[in-house]
Order: sequence, then structure tokens, then C-alpha cells
Amino acid sequence: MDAKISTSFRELCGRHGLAVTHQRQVLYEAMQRMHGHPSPEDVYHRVRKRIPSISLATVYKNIHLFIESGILREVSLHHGSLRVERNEHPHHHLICTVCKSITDIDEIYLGLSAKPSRLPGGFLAERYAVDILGRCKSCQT
Amino acid sequence: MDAKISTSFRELCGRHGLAVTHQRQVLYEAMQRMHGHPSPEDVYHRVRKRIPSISLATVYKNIHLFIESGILREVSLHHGSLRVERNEHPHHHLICTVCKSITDIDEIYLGLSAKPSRLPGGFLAERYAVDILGRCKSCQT
DNA sequence: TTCGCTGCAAAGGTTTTGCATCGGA
DNA sequence: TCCGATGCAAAACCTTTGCAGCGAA
Repeated sequence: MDAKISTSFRELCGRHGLAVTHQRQVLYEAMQRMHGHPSPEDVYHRVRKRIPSISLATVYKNIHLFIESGILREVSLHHGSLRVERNEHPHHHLICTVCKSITDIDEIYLGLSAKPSRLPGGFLAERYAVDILGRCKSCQT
Repeated sequence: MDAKISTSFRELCGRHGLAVTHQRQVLYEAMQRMHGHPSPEDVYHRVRKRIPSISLATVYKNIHLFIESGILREVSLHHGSLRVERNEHPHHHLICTVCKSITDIDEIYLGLSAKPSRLPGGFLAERYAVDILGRCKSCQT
């Protein structure tokens, strides 16, 4: 129906079991062009220029599908609600991509001694926070 | 008024310019005992056992004050709303603790070659995500 | 006495859900 | 035709805010 839908997008959808719709194509193209770290609202505003009737719910649903397919990635895996921890000895986090659990890991296990040498844009580094993403024992099937 | 308020908590508050209140003391003690990564709701439920009339707003306000004082730390500095990025070549993030901006940094700048040797609890690592926290150029005053 | 802290209720922002309809396979 | 996708509106969270009264300094 829509001649503008490219073969490569059809293949991408086929590979991930997604139907090829006009909204999905426009969303995908918009996000390919948006650099940085857009929020769903950012994407929504941008896509509305091409499909004024698109709904925010559709944007959310497709973003989640793209994340599940690995086409997109969440910048932070634990943005759901504020989480705090005591500010004590240096440690980092093991984050299970399946159950989203967070486990502390002592800095000593990481063997991270290197300091960033040159940081772009004059950024002044204070500390590292390392997330190790993977699967916890019970999510390894 | 409350004999249970410890000298060390008085000193802590004094050091950070915070008034010593019963709610604040109970919140502080509860969070010192809560390991892991509690949410404000978690803290609220716990503290309600000792102060049934405490309000969730008070919990939020005090958590923020504790974070500003450095007594607590946020597990993720960018949990506000979902942010996505394209899943492309390996990079990490420079996060400004003042303006919360996120800038990409290529993995090559980090000099991170070490792989975690032994991970506790049988965790299966897939990738690293490194946040470098500090101040961006314009937030260095 | 003063000003910060608390509790309440309301508002604000983000994300999800239910459902009727539409449209791709 | 069938089932997934869409749009809409409502609901469900999570967090902040305004304000009156209370209490620490």
C-alpha cells in the first residue's frame, strides 16, 4: 500500500516478527535520525510532523518493541523509580536484563584501574559508575 | 524532647545544616539498616511501622536532602523518564551531576580492557555500561 | 520568635491499559 | 479472514507543590 516502505525495513520487521506498518516505519526512521538520548515524548513530537494523528501510546508501544528486538537500547536499565543506596565504599552494579535485579559488586572485583585519559568537551570526571549487564543465576534458564 | 536522638545524628545534621527532627532521625536509621537499593515507597513502608502518621511527601523531601548532603546516593542519575539510543558501536556515558546532561564517549577513550574475572552469585555478564560522573564544561563554574 | 519541617491534598508528569476499529499477512 | 497494530480515553504510577500548622533553634 505504501510505496515508500523500504525493503530493508521490511526485512528488519520480518527478522523480528513485527508487522510492517506506516507508523512503525516512520517511527523507526525518525529514531535513526535522532542522535543523543531522546525520550518517548521527544520521538512523539518529531513523528507528529509526519503523522499528526499518531498517538503517544503507539510511540510507547513501538519503542518497547524496538527495545525488545535490540534495535534500540535503554540508556539506563533502572529508571523506573528513584532508588537510593548508602554512600559507602566503592562498588558497582550487576544488573540482570531479564528480572532487572540490581546486585552490588565490590570495585575490587572489576580490576578497573585505568582512569580516562582524555575526556571530550572538557568534562571533569569525579567517579565511575559501572553497570555490568547480563543475566543473574536464576534468569539463565 | 526525644532522648533517643543520638549525639552522632545531631552532629550529622549539624554538619549539613539540617534540623534534628524525630521523623528525620527515624528515616535515617531505617535507611542505614536497609541494604540494597530501596525506593522511596520501600522506605515509607518501613518507616510507617515506627511513625504511622508520617507522610510520603516527608519521605521524598528527606531523601532528597540526604542525597544533596551526600549521605545517600542515587543508584541511577537518569531515571526520570525513559531514554533510548541506537544500539550501535560500543560507547559509554559522561553524566553531568549538575545539569544531568548525557554525552556519549567512545569505548576506546576509556582504556577498559579488563573483563570481570569472577562474578559473585553466578552472574553471566554480557556487557559493560560505564557512567562517568562529574561536571560538564559549562557546569564547572 | 523565627524559619524550617511536617502532613495533607491536589496537581503534574510519565507510562500503561482496555477497548473498539483498522489494516497487514 | 484473523490477529496484531492503532488511537483514544481513562487509569495507574511516581513525584512535586502549596499551604496551614507545628516544633526546633
